[in-house]
Amino acid sequence: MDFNDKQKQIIETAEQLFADRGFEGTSVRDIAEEAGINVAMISYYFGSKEKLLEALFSYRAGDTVQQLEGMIHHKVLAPLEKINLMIDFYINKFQRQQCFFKIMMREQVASQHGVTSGLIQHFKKRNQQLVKQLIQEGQKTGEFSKNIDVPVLMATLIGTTGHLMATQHFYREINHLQEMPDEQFQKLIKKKLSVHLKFLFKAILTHEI
Amino acid sequence: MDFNDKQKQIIETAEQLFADRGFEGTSVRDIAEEAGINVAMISYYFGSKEKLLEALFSYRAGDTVQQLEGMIHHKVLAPLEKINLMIDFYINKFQRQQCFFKIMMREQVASQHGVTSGLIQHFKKRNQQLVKQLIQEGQKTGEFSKNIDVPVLMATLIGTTGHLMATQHFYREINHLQEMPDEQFQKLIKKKLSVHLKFLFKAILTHEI
DNA sequence: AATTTAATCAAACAATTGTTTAATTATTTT
DNA sequence: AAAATAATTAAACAATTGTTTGATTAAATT
Repeated sequence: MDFNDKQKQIIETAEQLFADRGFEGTSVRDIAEEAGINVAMISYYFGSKEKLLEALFSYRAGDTVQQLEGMIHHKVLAPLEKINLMIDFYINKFQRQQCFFKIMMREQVASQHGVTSGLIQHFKKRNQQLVKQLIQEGQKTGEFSKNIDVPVLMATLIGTTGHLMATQHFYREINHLQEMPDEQFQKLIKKKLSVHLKFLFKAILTHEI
Repeated sequence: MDFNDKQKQIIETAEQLFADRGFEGTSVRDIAEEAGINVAMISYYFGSKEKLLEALFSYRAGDTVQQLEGMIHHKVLAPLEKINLMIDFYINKFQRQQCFFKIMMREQVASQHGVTSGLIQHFKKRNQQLVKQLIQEGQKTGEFSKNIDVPVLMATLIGTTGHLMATQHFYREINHLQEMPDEQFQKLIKKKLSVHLKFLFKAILTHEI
């Protein structure tokens, strides 16, 4: 999907508010006011509030899997190095699109009747298949252990990253980092997560440390 | 807080609906209808919808930390065994109170202005202090490594558990377990998480496998 | 048995919700 | 320059929101 500037402006405003207050907690008038446009423009451009959420998803979730595929397949690396690449890719994606992932987290918690659950399901499936392939590569060469539960492993990657990102205010407070500029703090948390998750994945995948 | 039977009935109905549709996505009339009571009873007993959410939190979050403290301090165990106890305690708690934890997950994602964020913050702080103590015990005896980042470690426990629980329908589908009775499936997922997380914690804490 | 307190209810309340309308202004195309 | 399309607007729409009211019934207390 391609959106014009005004549409992007609405989508991005909605994204921020949805992340902060939830989909149901945000009114179309909130969005319109924050974006500096008339309420009717939302229906005019997207049809409805629900379809605006769908538009947001196709705007963001777009070709994430393809990016990941491209990045990994076009490099000649050891299986574990590819896994590490994937870990950093995920952390970066999460960090650059924090608002969107907050919305995704919420939608995943909800019952599976919403307009987004199908999109998320599809996205997750393709992604897990890719990771499964990566792991099978490593198992063929004998570098990786057998009996790896991919969904559980991915739950660790996504769950840990998502939780720490969502509760970063708490992480700041407990470590007395309230005064640190956000840019610096994001770098810190990214590095922390990267080292931590790579360590965990190596332990699980190779049974070595 | 102690609630009478009718109050509990309302709280537990609200809990299910909040978990499924979110706080904003659930109307007081939904709750009243589902609980088989009059709408006015909610204001009558709790004052407001927001205060009903607060009541739910004090109803559930109650003495979780004390339970955990009691369970751990009153046993003579090696540090790692205490950690394992804590892991299983968390998984069990999460599994027995899935609706409540879904609500907590959502509330944590939201901006920090809600009525619950203070309660969650306080609960998390006390809990992390307890875990910190546990880890320091192990560090004194030399069983645990130095430089353990407790919040990151707890993000792995809570994040992984929460994510897998929230997306269990997906886990069922990808493993072709749609037909498995829920009781059996819950046991399976509990065991999976328990083994997985204990392995990860041991790797991080002892640098051994 | 009389009185007080608690519980329950349908109805009304004002505010807010997402969406549509019909008119007006900008922009593009002919 | 005229015509046609797109963008924008304030106002209205009906539906739903959380909450309150005032009356009625049930339970507890005296």
